[in-house]
Amino acid sequence: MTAASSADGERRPGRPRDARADATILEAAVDVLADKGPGGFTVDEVAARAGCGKATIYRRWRSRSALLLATANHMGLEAPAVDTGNLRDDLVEMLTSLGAKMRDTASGRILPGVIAEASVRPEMREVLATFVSDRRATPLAMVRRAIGRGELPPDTDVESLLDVLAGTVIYRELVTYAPTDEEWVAAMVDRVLPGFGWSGGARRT
Amino acid sequence: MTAASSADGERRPGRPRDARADATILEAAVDVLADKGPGGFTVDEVAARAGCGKATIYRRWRSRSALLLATANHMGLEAPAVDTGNLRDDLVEMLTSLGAKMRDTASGRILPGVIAEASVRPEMREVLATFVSDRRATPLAMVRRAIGRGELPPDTDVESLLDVLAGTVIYRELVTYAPTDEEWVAAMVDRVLPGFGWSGGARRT
Amino acid sequence: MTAASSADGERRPGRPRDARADATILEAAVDVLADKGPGGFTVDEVAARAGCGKATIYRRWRSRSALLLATANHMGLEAPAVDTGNLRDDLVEMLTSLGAKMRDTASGRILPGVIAEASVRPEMREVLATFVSDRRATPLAMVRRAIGRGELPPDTDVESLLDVLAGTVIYRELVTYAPTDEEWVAAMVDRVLPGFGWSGGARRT
Amino acid sequence: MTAASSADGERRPGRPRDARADATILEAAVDVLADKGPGGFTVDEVAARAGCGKATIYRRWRSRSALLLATANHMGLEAPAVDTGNLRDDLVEMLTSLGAKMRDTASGRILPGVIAEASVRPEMREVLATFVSDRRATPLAMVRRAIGRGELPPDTDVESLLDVLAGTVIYRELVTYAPTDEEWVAAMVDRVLPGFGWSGGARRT
DNA sequence: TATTAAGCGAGACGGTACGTCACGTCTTAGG
DNA sequence: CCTAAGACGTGACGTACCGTCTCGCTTAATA
Repeated sequence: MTAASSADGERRPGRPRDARADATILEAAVDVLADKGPGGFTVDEVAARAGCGKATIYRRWRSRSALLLATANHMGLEAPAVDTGNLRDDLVEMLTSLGAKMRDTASGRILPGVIAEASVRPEMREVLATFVSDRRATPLAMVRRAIGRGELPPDTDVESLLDVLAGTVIYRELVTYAPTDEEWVAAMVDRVLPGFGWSGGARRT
Repeated sequence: MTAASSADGERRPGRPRDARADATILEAAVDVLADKGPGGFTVDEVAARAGCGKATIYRRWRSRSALLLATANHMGLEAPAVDTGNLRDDLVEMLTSLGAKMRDTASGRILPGVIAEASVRPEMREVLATFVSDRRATPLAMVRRAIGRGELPPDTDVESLLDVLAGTVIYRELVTYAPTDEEWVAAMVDRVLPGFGWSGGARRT
Repeated sequence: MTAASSADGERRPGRPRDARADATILEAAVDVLADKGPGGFTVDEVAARAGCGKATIYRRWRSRSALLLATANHMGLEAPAVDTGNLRDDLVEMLTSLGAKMRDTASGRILPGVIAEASVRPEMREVLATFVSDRRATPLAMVRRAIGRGELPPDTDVESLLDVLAGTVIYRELVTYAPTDEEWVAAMVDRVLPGFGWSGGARRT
Repeated sequence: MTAASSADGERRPGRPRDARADATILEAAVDVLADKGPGGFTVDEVAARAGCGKATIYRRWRSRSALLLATANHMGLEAPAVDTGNLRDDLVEMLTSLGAKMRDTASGRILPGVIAEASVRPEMREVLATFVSDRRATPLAMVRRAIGRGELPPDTDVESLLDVLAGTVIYRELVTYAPTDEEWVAAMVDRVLPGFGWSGGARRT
């Protein structure tokens, strides 16, 4: 997650990086982000709040944006572990919550900036990928459970299914600013799921 | 298109705006954008290349980002007027082309930056909306033609349909960097269309 | 005096430099220098105290050091207009005062730093020359009066005489930190003057 | 020479200082100074070139400036052991050489920086004093020989004499950038010596 | 021989200032 | 009132050094 984290046990010479600094900095960064928003997220401010020098930050992350993304990762925007026993209802709840989080949480509000950075700095894409795949772990499990229950065919293209559902919600949040309330989400899910071979149980709504 | 263009014919006193300046500036802006990318898109640089003062720019657009978006508009990212006579094929072609444009054209590469701006500056959303609705005009007509042909029910939620299709493609381009080639697009369209009540003609693929 | 002052009356296009800013900045710089000494003389601090941006300073002076020297010039370290009617006594008083000023005034304490800068940046030498020649105007007049009174031959090498006297005092202040009190100065002057053909009046001491 | 060298034979426990490091560091320092000039003389750079850690340097010298001065000392700027048998000629040669060295040798070019440091850091004055008194040893002997030969009175204030002569030359080199060629030096010496009671032999020029 | 205290290269640490850059506004003279 | 030019205040950027601290290791003299 941290840009410079080295997995190999080989000790380099010299004083090792202070492991606590990573955490301290990220926590300070989270604070700043929550307080000031992405626009007010400055390296100077983070350094001041973390009580460390700027060099200590730049030694770990190449740029303001890299730190910003790491911060987003650290904040977590985990999808809640919804499990109603029915895929359609799981998805409606999860996607409604996703839309709300993008609007209301600091972590969600970062995303546009991070996407913009990634589009310009290729080295950020990998980190963005990590961020996204972390967030997709829960939904992925959700869909796999449904496959296990026989709601979806075993050979379902899970990635594409999630792309369609999440992509649509995110598109509305980022681009059209159209609502993603439960009613709309439910209608959308009901349109999309059958195409993927869904043979669901009783609908709640 | 121009943020401050006044539609009313009322002549105000004083020297009128130089109408050619609008075009000169936008062309310079396109140049800058193509040369330097969104990151190097500075108002100073545009002014220098247009041979005009910065004030002349700020009189027409409220901010760097507004100019950036106007530039994108000016570059054109129009969906091609595809008309194969079959909605499914129209959509596949249009969406494949959309993905390619987002990657390969300067205009497409702006979008992330503009989205980020809009997320921070509410006044940009309106302009982003114009941009998007311009781009959606062609696909909208495409879908309406299909309704006319009876491929889709008359009460189809056209907006949601386009959100799902375009949103998914854009999500993959902006966030996951997964491919949006014709094969994948076709599969996706084939999953989604039936949910919207599509009863299309013979499939090409 | 100001690095960028243009003597020619030709108006360049664009907004002209704010003439008051020059003065405001220099006065702020003098303040900072007096308060913090040469070591604490930072551009940031000067900008803050002048209520202007750093760019406004860097537009006028190439570097911290250039501003430092301009500040020294602006502070003035004028030799007092001593005139006892007797060269030897004039010189003793002037040189004693010079030594004291180098130790006790902010302007005097700058000199070492400025000399060091000039030794490294040739473009600073010219400015240092101006500074020095300003300071030498009064002593020069003093010696010329003595020539007029016949205390020194008309063809006296005035520059060398001042170099010997001032140089010696400054050397002791900067390098050896030996005293330059009136007693020592008087003895030194009495040694040096005769070599320059001085036939002075009655000695005071 | 080394600031922290302990003259007492008492051995402290632990690993003793590596004596070779002193030399290695100083030689690296001389290199850096010659290459980059006083402005580019950084402790990091010296450490890198000496292949040692910074702590090893700071263990021997208190600060960058102390090392700088030690480096100057190590480079040598010794007055040549001139002995023409005549004080006046000795001095002219010695002072001319002094001027040339201040301009042309790396060691000479350091002096301004060191003087500036000493003016700000009192602890550096002592080191500067050592530097200077080392350089004055040869001239001092020169003058003492002249006293022995009867060219100067036995009670000559030797220090002041050297202050006047060296101070004047150094002043011209550091401040006015006026020439200190042999002709000017000779004239100056001829003005100054008589005041100190010199009754010299035949003049060479 | 084992212990111990200090030295060693390497480089991370908290600070602080640097000089640059872009933003969006303001001030000139002139059209 | 517009124009081109460019200075203005603001504020963040990323870099460079300072002098200190912390690693694991090495080197002697002491116990």
